[in-house]
Formats: sequence, structure tokens, C-alpha cells
Amino acid sequence: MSVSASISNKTFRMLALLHALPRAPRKATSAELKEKLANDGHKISKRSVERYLEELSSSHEFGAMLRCDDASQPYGWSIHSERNLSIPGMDAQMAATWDLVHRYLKPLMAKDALDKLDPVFREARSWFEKHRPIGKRYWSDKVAYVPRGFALQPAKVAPGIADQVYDALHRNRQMDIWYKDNAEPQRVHPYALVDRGAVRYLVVRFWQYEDYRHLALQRLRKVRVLDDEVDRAGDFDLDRYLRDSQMNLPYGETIEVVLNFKGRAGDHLYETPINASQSLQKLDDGTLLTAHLEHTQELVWWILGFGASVEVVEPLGLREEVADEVRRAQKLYKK
Amino acid sequence: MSVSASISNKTFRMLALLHALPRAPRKATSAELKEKLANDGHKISKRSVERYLEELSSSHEFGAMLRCDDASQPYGWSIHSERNLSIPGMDAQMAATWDLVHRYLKPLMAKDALDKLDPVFREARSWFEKHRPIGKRYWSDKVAYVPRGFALQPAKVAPGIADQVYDALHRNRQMDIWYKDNAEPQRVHPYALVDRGAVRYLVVRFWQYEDYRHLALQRLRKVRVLDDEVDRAGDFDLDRYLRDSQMNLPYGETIEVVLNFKGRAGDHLYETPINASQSLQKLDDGTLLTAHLEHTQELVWWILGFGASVEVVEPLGLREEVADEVRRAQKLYKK
DNA sequence: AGCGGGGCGACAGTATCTGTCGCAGCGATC
DNA sequence: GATCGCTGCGACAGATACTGTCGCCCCGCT
Repeated sequence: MSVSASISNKTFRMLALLHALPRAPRKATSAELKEKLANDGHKISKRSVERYLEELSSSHEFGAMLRCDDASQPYGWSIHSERNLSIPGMDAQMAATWDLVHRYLKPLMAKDALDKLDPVFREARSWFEKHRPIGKRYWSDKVAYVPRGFALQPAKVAPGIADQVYDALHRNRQMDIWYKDNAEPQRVHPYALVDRGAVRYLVVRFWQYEDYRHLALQRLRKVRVLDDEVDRAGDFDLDRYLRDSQMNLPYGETIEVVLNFKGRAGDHLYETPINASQSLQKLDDGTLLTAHLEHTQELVWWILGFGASVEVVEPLGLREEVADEVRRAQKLYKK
Repeated sequence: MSVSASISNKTFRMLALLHALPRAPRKATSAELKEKLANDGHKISKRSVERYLEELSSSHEFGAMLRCDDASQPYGWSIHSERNLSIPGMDAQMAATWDLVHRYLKPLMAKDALDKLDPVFREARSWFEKHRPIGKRYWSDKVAYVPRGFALQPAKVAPGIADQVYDALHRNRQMDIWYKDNAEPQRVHPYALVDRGAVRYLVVRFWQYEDYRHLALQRLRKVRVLDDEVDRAGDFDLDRYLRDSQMNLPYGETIEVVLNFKGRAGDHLYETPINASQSLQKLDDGTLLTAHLEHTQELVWWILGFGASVEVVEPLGLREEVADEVRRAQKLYKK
């Protein structure tokens, strides 16, 4: 009858319910769920929600992943996602992709964040298990990820810390934090999160201070999200902060770099360019690379790594910088 | 009645159907889907499957993601996953995590693989969009990922190539490949995939040849998966191959390395260790690192990157290697 | 033109679903 | 300790929806 007809089809309501259920630490009462569904256009009585929940938890497919906290009176329902059901389901391509993603992230991502994704990876693995050709080599014996470069182990962040930090950031809430060995909490305004691979930093202003500080997440022992809003959240400009701050970040002025790669040291650049601006020129014994890059510590690092296989041709400043570093390094080994 | 009662509840059957639907390029007829569901213990008539599909495609939630190819007579149904529905649904923590994952993978993963994950990232983004505090800064303005090191752009792999390669690998099938500019296809036995970050290599044996070769995925112009099985797939040992091959991989003998980090250059090692074996010793002006590492090109690279901030103390062989490289590098800049 | 197969409408019995009502615990409060 | 409010849950009955079967008809193929 009504134009935007309130859906009254069990299947879709059930799907909406499953989708609306909160993740394990949090929980929702049947009344709240009814409200949530109503907002999504699913008119339903509280009783039916209860019936659905009951049906789900006694079902074979979902019984295991539904939790009902019946300790306190308005029962709290939640979904604990050791398993995860996604539509569309797994297939060979997706399973392979997820497996790769897992390999990529493993050396890179902090364990607390990685753990959250486990249901997906598990689903991919179990797909391979299920569709394994009998008696044949397993998928994981056919794939290797051997990242280039040298990875440090991500710093260990105490469980739950990151969740609360994300929450405070997202909702613009102040926090009490217990930093390092301080016994007393300190109140901070969180503004941004900067991920440096192995370490995540939270950019904050301490209560009643004006300057911004960054705190490494692994040094937070405990946090509590408060109800007070962050002051002047709109004034903070992350991009500007990153460029201006003393975080030792790889930002610098853009320069035109010319590098001479000796022998075949630069061959890989043809297929995996530095960036879109690069151009290559074949030399008698080597390759000449020209590219626009930001002059950063990381750039110097990268060049130094090549040792004698790369010579900086231009700009002169960079050439001097590298030459100086090499000279001083050489002194370390001089007899 | 029966012990493992065949489920006859519309909701669960519908869920199973959604889960059983193949992804867009492939498709399934209603009869096939009926079979699939039967295997999962869902007894259902073909007619009902048809009815379900019809209902889904006319529904508001799923109509957009269901495709019916009615060109040929047994209709082919598929699900094209521009959107994705996962249970449990998004919440702040998961959205934040997925957003981070996206940032991690973007500079690292080839575009063809990354595209496959887009539905998930899109879901996370739209969660933020939906729950954005009114008039406040967007989530993406609060988070930055500034990876350490210097990343090359992943090589571009033609769309669909990787999918077929994964498929052949998983099902142990031979392939016809069109490599580089060769007009004629060549028949290969695929054995393994080695991901080096920017480049993925396929380890194969060419038809009627004995030795293993590796082919960079981005150089495959076209592939066709055949029905013939791979020869002697069980004999191939990826780990051994990686260690023995000439792929220039970072494998080497394990050595005990002692490095002298000058000044504060080694401070980060306290929180982000190299590996579990490391031990640190505070010096007057620096840090002494002792660790068990594999002696590889990547290790030398890493050490060279520090320039004059790191001195190799032991082993002597490594010290000589680094010293020699530095010496030769210095000559490049000598007047 | 005939044939086979698949989509789809129809049907009717049945199983299921839904909102309402009311009772019985269970805390909390006074 | 009694009362009050709230919540879970059983019951109910009307209405609704679901299911498998059957058969027609369209379409492509021979």
C-alpha cells in the first residue's frame, strides 16, 4: 500500500537482523534491534525479533556465532565473529586473493589489527581445505611471499587499546590515557592517527596544553574514552601537520633526481617504476633514471642501499649529501 | 523425522542460495544451484530455486547485485559483487581496520588483486560516510599511513590473468601461455607462485623440458587453462626451490650479526625488533645489536642504508663485504 | 515442421508466521 | 519484605506465505 512499503518478508528481515547484530564485546537488546530494523525500513514486533534470535541460536549454521548474555535482565545479544559469512561466498580467486593479503599484511601489520581479520583469512583457508584435490599439494605449498626489503616487527599494542582509540577518534571524544609507567591518567584530545608501518602514533593535545604531541600506541597501557568532545577538532589539518611536524616523516621538497644505475642494477625499473614521473635512458653499461621525487631521508636511505651500484648525478645537493655519508661510512672501516 | 533433518526453512535456504551463487564471470543454472544446496543438506525443488532468484532480483537489497544471463536457454545466474554483504556487519572498529588494510595494501599490492577487495573497502568507507558526525572531519582526514622505506610501483598485470593462473595452480592444470611478444602460445606446467611484492612470478616447466623457469606475471599477455594435469606436481618442493634457485631471493646461511648503531640510530629497535633473537646493549654513544639473521643481499642493503650510522662488527665476512661496497661507492664521488 | 527442454503460471493443501495478550519470574525500590 | 515495573516467553488464531506438482507454451535445434 504505502509507497516505500515497509518490508515484511521474513527472509529479508532476518538478513537485516543478522546484519544489525553488534560484534561480540558490545550487545543489543531485542528492543534496540527492533528499532534498528525499523530505521532500515523493516517493521517488526519485538516479539518477532526475539523469536528470530531464538531460531538463529538454535540453528546449526549460526548457533555457534550468536551469543546471548542473559545475566542481566534485558538480554544482550551479540555476534562473535570467529566465523564470518559473506555474500557472495568464497571462490578460488577470492580465496587466493585473501591468502595473498594475509601474507602481505602478516609482516607489516600489528597483531591486534591482524587478529580482527582472522575470520576472513580462516574462511579462505577452509575453502582451500574443502576444495583440495585429494592427495595433492596444499595451496599454501604453492605460494610464497618473499617481500623485498627488511621489515621490522610491528610493535605490540595491548589488546583493546586500538579499538578504543579508533572509537574516540571517530566520535571526537576526549580520553584518559595511562602512558608508559605513569600511575595517574592524563586527559588528552585525540586528533589523528599516523601509521608508520611498525608503529602507530596518536596525535593529541594534552588537557590544557596548546601544542600537539604524538604518542606511540604501544606505550599506552590503558585508555578510557570520555563523553566530552574534543576541542577545536575542526582546526586540525592532518596533511599540514605531517609536513610541518618534527615527526621525521618522509616529506620534503620535490626535486628532479638523476641517478646512474650501474650494470643491470636498474633493470627492474622498467617494470616496477618509482612513480609516474620517471624516465629511463639506456647507457652503455647501465641505466640513467630521471624522476621527480621528494627529497627525504628515505630517498637517501634507498640510494645508499645500492652501494656502488648507484651514483647520484643530480641534484648537486643530494649528490653531496650521499657522497658525504659514504665518505664518513668508509672511515669506519679504514684501517 | 530424519536424523540429519534436511532443513526446510526458507530463510536458511535463501542464505545458502546466496552463498552458493557464483561470482560474476561464472554462472550457474537453477538446476545446478538446486544440486549445490542439496549437497549442503538443503532439500529444495528447482522451482523454488527459481522463485528465490526471482524474488531476490526484484528485491531492493539484492536486485542490483544479481545478474541473470537469459541469452542462452538454461538461464545462468551469478552475483556481481560491487557490493558485499558480510555477517557480522560493519562497526567502527572493523571499518577502521579495513581502512588501514586498504592503506597498507595500496602501495604494495598489484591493482588487479586490490580491485577484488574493493567491495569490502567500499563497505568500510560507506560506513564512515553513514556514521559521520555531522559537520565534522571525515575519518580519512584523521588517519595517515606513511610507510617506511621506498616502495616501487607494483607491475601491472592484465586483468583476468591472475585469476586463471590461480585457478590452474589450484587445480593442477597445464596452461597455454602467450609470453611477451611471442605470437604462438607455449604449453607449461605451473608449479608455484612467488610474490616479491612488486612482481609476482609463476614457477613453471615448459612442455617437454625438464628445468624450472620463472615467469613474471605482468609479461603474460594471455593464458588458457587446459584440462590436462600438471606432471609430477607432487615432486615439487617450493621451499627447497626457493633456497636453491637463482631467483636472487633473500635466503642465505644464518649468521650471528653484531652491529654498532651510532647515536640514537638504533633506538627504534627496542620497540620494533628485527626478530625474536635480537639482544641490545646500551653503549656510551650508541647501541650494540646482536641477532641471528640470514646473510642476504637484503641485509647488506639494509645496513648500507644507514650509511655512517651503523658499523658492522661481526662477522668478519659481512664486515668486509660492507666495507668493500662502501669503499667502491666512495670512489664514485672522489674527485 | 517436429521435437525436446526449460521457463513459468496456476493451484491447493499445508506449514509457517505474526501481533497481541497475559502470566510468571526477577530485581530494584521503598 | 512487599510491591512495582519490566522482561521473557508461552499460547493463540487468523492470516499469510510457501512448496511441490503439473502442464502449457515458447524457443531453438534438427
